[in-house]
Amino acid sequence: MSAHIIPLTPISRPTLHEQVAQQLREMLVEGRIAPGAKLNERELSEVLKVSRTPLREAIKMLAAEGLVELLPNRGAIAVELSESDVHHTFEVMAGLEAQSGELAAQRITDAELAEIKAMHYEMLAAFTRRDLPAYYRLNSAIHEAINDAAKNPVLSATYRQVNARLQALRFRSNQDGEKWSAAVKEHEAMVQALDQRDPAAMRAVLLSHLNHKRDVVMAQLHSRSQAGAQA
Amino acid sequence: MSAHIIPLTPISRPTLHEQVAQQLREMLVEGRIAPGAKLNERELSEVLKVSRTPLREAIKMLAAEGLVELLPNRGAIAVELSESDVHHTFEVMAGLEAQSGELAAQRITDAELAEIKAMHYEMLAAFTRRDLPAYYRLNSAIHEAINDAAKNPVLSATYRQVNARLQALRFRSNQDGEKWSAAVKEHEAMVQALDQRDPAAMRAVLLSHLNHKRDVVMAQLHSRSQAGAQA
DNA sequence: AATTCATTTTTTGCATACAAAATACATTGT
DNA sequence: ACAATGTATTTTGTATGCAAAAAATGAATT
Repeated sequence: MSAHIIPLTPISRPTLHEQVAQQLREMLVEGRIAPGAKLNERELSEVLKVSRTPLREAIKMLAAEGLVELLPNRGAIAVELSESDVHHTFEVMAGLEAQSGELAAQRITDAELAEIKAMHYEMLAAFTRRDLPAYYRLNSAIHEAINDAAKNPVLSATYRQVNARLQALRFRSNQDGEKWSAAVKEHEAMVQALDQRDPAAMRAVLLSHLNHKRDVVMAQLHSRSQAGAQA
Repeated sequence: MSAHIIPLTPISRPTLHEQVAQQLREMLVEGRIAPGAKLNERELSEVLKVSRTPLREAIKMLAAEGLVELLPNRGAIAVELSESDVHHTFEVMAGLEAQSGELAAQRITDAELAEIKAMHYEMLAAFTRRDLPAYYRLNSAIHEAINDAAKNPVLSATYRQVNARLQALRFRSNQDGEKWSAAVKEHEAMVQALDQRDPAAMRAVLLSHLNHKRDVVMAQLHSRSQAGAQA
């Protein structure tokens, strides 16, 4: 008499290369490995306490994800986005976010909407306190939630992958006050469009939101490169 | 006296894992490795005449591209898209194509437009002869050309990556005559929208084009699974 | 001093070797 | 015959070793 065994989720025992990939991803996205920096295999294998084999496998994955660039016989470097790259990437992100929003407006549940509203209010609190890290975290969480509400895993994965490349240059620091309150206003409009289940409005507001975000980042890139040129 | 050396494109000497990845990509996309099939490392390394190390690196890249799925301690299998996966993938492809078309309508050059028109006429010829392989090839080429005309490498790369997953299930065979001529009509509308540099029209026609394409593929998937269930 | 070239050192790329997990197989008992 | 368990085989995962390419170093020359 054998009890019926439920083949539940096979307990994930991540392999080494998976873990290494995840660690490297974090290091790249958080800028602990600077854009343009070389990934020395021996060095990294010592830091991460693994041999070069799984490390190299992880690096190949990151290359396919677009987080590092492979230079034949010369190893890998963390991607460094040119101004043009950033522009093009934002263009794609705008399209993906717009579609996410459009679908979310059609498919979001009341519970999901309530959660987004709650996070929105938290974000307003962070904005009022000028708590930029908290603001940034909530902002990301809201966009992720919208993305989830679109109920399309392929879209989510694509979104995340393209977005990861931009994370490395997220200038959390001081966006100017006027632009910031404009962004908050756009978030207000997003919540309203979601509440009214208005896909077209959602698409429109997300497109303009991303365009503004792009402008902010491009402007900061510019001022940085200016500062760099003078130093 | 040293002449100024121009650091032109470093002659690419593709590494082994790159070549292996390319070969596997072809095998997967062309269905020579069937969806769901296991990728036996020993077997493949013998066929491709390489050791397991570069082979495994290639497989990791393909996993990041979404062409294979990694099962921890159990190797890799060619992705097998569920009905829902196909639906979601087409949804994303529709968004990417729509954006490509929108941007192409804004950025296409006269020369690019002329070439697309030429290919369009060739495609009409293939349609008239009911030469499906030629039709399919030209169809792909036209969509690629539109994509190029959008002048956004990030979008192109994303497009190609998502599209690759669908290639494996391209049923070149018999799409029904009515659907086929409808597709041709949509291509007519595309060329016209491009000629008039009308982004909104381009977006609209590509969205409906992809939706129809999705319906055709889903219908074939269904009829196949039906046939499979009876056999 | 700067440049060129030879030499050493480092680093990457690939193959092989070994360990661990999964699968296939056979044996045993009911 | 069938299920269960233990054993052998295969397959994946990781580490190590070796060869080739690139970078670094340094001497010789202008």
